[in-house]
Amino acid sequence: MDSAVAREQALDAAEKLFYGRGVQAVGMDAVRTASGLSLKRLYQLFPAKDQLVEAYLERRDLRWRGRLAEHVERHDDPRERIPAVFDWLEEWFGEADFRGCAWINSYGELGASSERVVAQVRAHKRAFRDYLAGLVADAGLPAVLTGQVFLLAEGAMVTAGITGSAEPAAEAREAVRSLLGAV
Amino acid sequence: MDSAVAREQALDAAEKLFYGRGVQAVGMDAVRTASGLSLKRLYQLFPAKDQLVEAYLERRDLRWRGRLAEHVERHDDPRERIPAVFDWLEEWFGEADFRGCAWINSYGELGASSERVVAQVRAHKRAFRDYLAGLVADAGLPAVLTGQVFLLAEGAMVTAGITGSAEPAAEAREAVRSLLGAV
DNA sequence: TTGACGTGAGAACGACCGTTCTCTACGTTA
DNA sequence: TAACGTAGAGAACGGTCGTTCTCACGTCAA
Repeated sequence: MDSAVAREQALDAAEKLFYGRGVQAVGMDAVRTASGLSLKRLYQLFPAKDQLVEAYLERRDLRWRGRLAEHVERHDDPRERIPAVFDWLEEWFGEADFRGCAWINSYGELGASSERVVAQVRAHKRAFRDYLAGLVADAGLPAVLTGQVFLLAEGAMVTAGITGSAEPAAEAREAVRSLLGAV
Repeated sequence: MDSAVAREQALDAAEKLFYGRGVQAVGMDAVRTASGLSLKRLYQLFPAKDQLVEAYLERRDLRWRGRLAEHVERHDDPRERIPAVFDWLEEWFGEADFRGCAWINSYGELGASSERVVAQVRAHKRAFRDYLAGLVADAGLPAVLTGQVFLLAEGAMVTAGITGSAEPAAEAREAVRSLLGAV
């Protein structure tokens, strides 16, 4: 009955390792050691590494979007919620273990070889974009802004990952403010 | 003396394979077969796979930026040159073998394990950004626009790669036109 | 002509990794 | 208590991959 606990332990270890070092660079042995589970238990929870990777991306997606929404919804003014997305990105970029967007990185690593990973990445990006579309609509702004805000966020994530700086968040927020102000 | 030719053959094969399938998914054996060179010749040109990867990124960087500049410089009006960057991206995204930005993908794949690859990626992105800075300055526009245009381009590249659609280029171009028009 | 050398083709080596198997110990239940 | 199922620890297996080695062959200098 505490296989739910074991599952969380496995995913905690997998997430830290996969995100920090890349999926292919981390062996199941490393996950075993970091999780404190036996290889047998690990394989009965996730019969193959693919499935562990998929579960890692899926769980992280829920947490990531949850944390974002939680931050954004502290703002009551719908107009302020869109720049608030970039405030949150800036905080995230500043975290010590930040190493870029997990989905963009996974796509770069496995996009050519795993259809399952591609599906996870597309689902996550689609969900993020849909969330932004909601914010844009709630603010009474034209829908064309959604794609523009989304691209700025993606550009900021990828650039912050590569350069290791949090500044792209501020640049993107300024651009968003210009685009919103021009309406 | 035709080791220059052999080098190009090796890099042609490596580029097609690394870009299309990912670096880690391609063995030296596949490069050997695709290039028509012997393993011995390959290893005397590039003593280790790392160096082949580095040379691949370096050569592609020169070609990529060359093609971009060639397209952009067909426009005489400095103001039109900035949107023209996105016209070129749109063409690129539409190519049959397009699979995202080679440097963003390489960062996702090897950013955590290869300092050399990270350096290549940063150098490429820095060069691209500097190029945009030149276009912005030549158009007599404020320098803050550089970062914004850059982020839109990065967002478009990453999104086009993940979704397989060329549309992000048009969205980014519209955003750029708004930002330029607001000045 | 001969012998040293470089080359191509591919076998071989050593390391790693995903996955499975073995063996032992322990807890549970009839 | 005795039999059984389960889990942990880690060895073992099979495959892959980067790299090196072997060997036969052609080439060129003395």
